[in-house]
Amino acid sequence: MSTVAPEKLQARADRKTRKRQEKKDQIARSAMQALQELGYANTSLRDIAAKADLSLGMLHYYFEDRTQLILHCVSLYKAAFISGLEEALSDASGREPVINALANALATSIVEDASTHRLWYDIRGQALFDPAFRPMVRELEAALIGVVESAAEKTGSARPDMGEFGYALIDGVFRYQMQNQLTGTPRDHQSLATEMRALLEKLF
Amino acid sequence: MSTVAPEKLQARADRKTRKRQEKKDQIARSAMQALQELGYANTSLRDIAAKADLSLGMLHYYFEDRTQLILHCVSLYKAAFISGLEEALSDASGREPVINALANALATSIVEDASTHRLWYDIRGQALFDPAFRPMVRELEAALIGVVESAAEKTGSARPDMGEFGYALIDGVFRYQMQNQLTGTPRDHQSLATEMRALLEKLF
DNA sequence: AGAAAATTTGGACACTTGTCCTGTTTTATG
DNA sequence: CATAAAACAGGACAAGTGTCCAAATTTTCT
Repeated sequence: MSTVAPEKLQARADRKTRKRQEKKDQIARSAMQALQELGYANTSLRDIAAKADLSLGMLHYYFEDRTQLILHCVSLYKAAFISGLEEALSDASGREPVINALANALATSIVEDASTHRLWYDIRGQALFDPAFRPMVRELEAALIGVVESAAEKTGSARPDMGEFGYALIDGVFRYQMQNQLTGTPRDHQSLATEMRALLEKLF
Repeated sequence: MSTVAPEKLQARADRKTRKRQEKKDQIARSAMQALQELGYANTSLRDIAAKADLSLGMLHYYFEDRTQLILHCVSLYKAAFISGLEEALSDASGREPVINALANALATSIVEDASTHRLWYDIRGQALFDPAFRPMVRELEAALIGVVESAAEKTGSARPDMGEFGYALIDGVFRYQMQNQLTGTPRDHQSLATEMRALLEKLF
């Protein structure tokens, strides 16, 4: 009688894989801490293992290689950033509220998560040389373009190519703000939001 | 009588240092080839030495370390890109001609030098983590902001903060075009220039 | 409790990296 | 031509890298 009902087996397998996923997420969150501080090029698996209070072998037990681990980090970053923006937009209706919501959400993210975005820009840059990162970068940018299009529709100013063009513009200002926040003169939330709003007013 | 006139000595020393500078430039140009292909993180001094048809020791004979060599590369990139833009603008006068000149110059650079700009964006990203690159990045961006301000004045639309804000916007579109050119669907000069012109018409 | 599976360890491994150093060759100079 | 300086080659070196693996430990299931 060593057999078990198939539903039980399935449930158990699911629990296992879910637990494994959560562990992977936990490792990735630790990895992001190291990557945010040191950057893609200067973060070794040993740095990550130390941050995660894990032995070196564990990283390869949960991730195929360094690239897969980092991709998992980007995946987490994407989920958090995109859902944050979508939530901010979902609460807003009408042109000015939508513009305000987006500008405020972006400014808040600059103030609170500048070094996380720094990592994103680092990896996006790596994707220009390493094709392994391109699909993930494409995914994330497609989602961001979607957010811009969604906002454009809500303000009643949806035009063809609005998504890509708008994303490029917003990203330009956002990245420059992030850079100044980290390596130049930090600004407060209001100042950042005002600048972003100036762009969005023109764009939408 | 082993003494020589001091002017002679000075002239000789100048010739030496000039020759040395030219050699450094030549090495840096070779280094840029390797860096453009492989990126900052994946280019070793051996890669550079191979591109330059030089032995490994030579690189340290001319440059203090890897960082100084790469900084010299950026310095060359800056000189070439900035002077190209300034020249394009110097020939133009009046609002539409200035906008056209800038849009065309940028589009040309995307088509011809996309992988050079890729390197620039890579190093600008590194500067977010490595302070050694920040002064050079600041220099270059200050020069680019100057170009934008100069163009704004020529179109009669100079406003405070126009330089930085305009730079961030133009850079956003320029970078996105570069990325698509290298990792997505390449576009022709006209299409790129039209898109950039659309931005400049709004900006100025 | 005992067997099986999953987890974790710690280190070995081969390889690459930047830097440095000792000669050797070439070039310029008196 | 002789001599000193500049230019160069090639390898040694220590430190760091990602990957992999055999053994030990813990957890899970019967």
